[in-house]
Amino acid sequence: MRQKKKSEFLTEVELEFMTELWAMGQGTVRDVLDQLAPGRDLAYTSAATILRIMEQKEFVTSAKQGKTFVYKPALAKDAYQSKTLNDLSNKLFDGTPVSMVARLVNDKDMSEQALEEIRALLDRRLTENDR
Amino acid sequence: MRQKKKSEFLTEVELEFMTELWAMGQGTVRDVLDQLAPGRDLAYTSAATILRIMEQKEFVTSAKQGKTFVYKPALAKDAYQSKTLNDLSNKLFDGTPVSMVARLVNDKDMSEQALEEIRALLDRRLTENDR
DNA sequence: TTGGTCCTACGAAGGTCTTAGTATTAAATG
DNA sequence: CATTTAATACTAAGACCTTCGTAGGACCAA
Repeated sequence: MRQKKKSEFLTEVELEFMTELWAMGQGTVRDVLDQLAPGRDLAYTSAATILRIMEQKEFVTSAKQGKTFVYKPALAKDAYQSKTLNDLSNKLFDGTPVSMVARLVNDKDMSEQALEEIRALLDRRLTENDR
Repeated sequence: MRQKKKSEFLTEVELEFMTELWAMGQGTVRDVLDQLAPGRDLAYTSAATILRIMEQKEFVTSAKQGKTFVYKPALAKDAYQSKTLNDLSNKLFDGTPVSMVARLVNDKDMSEQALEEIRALLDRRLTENDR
């Protein structure tokens, strides 16, 4: 087993890049670079390196178009969100999602409207199950 | 401004240690080391180093008892949970807690009972506000 | 063909994180 | 008092992360 232990999670910069790819669907080094936050000043070669590494880690796939690589997410944002929440639940909460939601819901600066939205979400989900 | 930018979040190992301190309320190097997961094999000096660094970063405070330091969390688990969720919401979701809860709630392996618990939580919270 | 432009590949510097060994000091034991 | 034990402080190795410079190749314009 010579396999370099695959790291499951994106690093800070990788997440930054992946977020753009998720939004665009796919993109070249140039595309991603152009979409980064205004203040963000990153050399072209840095961006290229980051995407190359992300491909090594199998977070993205690439296809050559002319002389240029077009990168595409290898995993959906939804799936990554779930994976991340699950990990957080295990590491910082008690492993059940309930306590995580409780923490969210009990936060002072959570608007009443947001709470209602969440309840609506739940109601929908629960009646679905009844069917 | 020579201030070394304070890192807001615990690293992997720091979280591991902090979790024990949160559970125990406080503890020495030896205490924490003894509480770590069974398979976890860490040198005493490693644990001591980690706690010393955590104190530098102001995640814990210490008080000398005899010749030994007793470490105590400098921030509550609740507060850290909130901070972490907020950060995650901004980085991986759309910045509102609603979408995060939605992702949780829509996960297939969320039991009906858990859903009911969450709804109960919400109901309690919403009627509280009405008072 | 020669020079500029744009791409990829690679290497390296500087930072942080994790781990543990060594040195030193203080307490306990006989 | 000498020796063993247990704690802290420091240093350093190795890994990974972030960033960028340099080199090399392809393409295009004059």
